Amino acid sequence: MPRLPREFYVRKTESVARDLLGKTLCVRTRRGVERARIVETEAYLGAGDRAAHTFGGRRTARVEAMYLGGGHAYVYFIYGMHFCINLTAGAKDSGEAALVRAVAPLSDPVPPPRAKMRTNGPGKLCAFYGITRADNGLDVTAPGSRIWVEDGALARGEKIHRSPRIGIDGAGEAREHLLRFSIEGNPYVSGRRKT
DNA sequence: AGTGAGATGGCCT
DNA sequence: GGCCATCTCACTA
Repeated sequence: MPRLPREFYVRKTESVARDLLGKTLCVRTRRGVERARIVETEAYLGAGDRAAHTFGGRRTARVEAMYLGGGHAYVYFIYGMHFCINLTAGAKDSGEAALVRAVAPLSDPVPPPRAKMRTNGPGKLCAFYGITRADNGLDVTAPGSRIWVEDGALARGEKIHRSPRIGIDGAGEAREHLLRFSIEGNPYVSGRRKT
């Protein structure tokens, strides 16, 4: 399965975040290529979005990868111990990206009842796949890159759920925007409530 | 089921 | 110095 091309990412960021649901996140690790189905994302819309790291056009070394244009990894370090991965979207210099919040490992599509979830949150999935700041700025459409996305679709009956983004209480009115996308009822969606 | 706090470090003012 | 696009565990009830 070929990696998704640049054109997939150079579109309206809201659409990219939504369309990433059901696609396959691929990471090359020591053990080989690990694949997982994306089940939850959030869109961050650049200079006009109070919740975005690029709000107001802020352009610092940390955030620079968000301006690379669609199809790059933006990995940031948060709370002193977690990494989170975004896939940039839209045009170069737009400062927009889709945060990958949760994935379902394809080797283990249905979680055993007692299995501990390791990929149902942005910090957790990065730890599980060994994604760190070393991956920041990576072109995920480039042949041979360590991280990429392959095509995939929603299954029959699966629906997309829209809700407010998580963990952005300081973002004023942007807090209410429905920019979080998840596959309704999927057990790997982050948080305690799956419905 | 819901709430609260601690861990822990880089970034920005 | 204060703030974080988080996670886990302890505590209430």
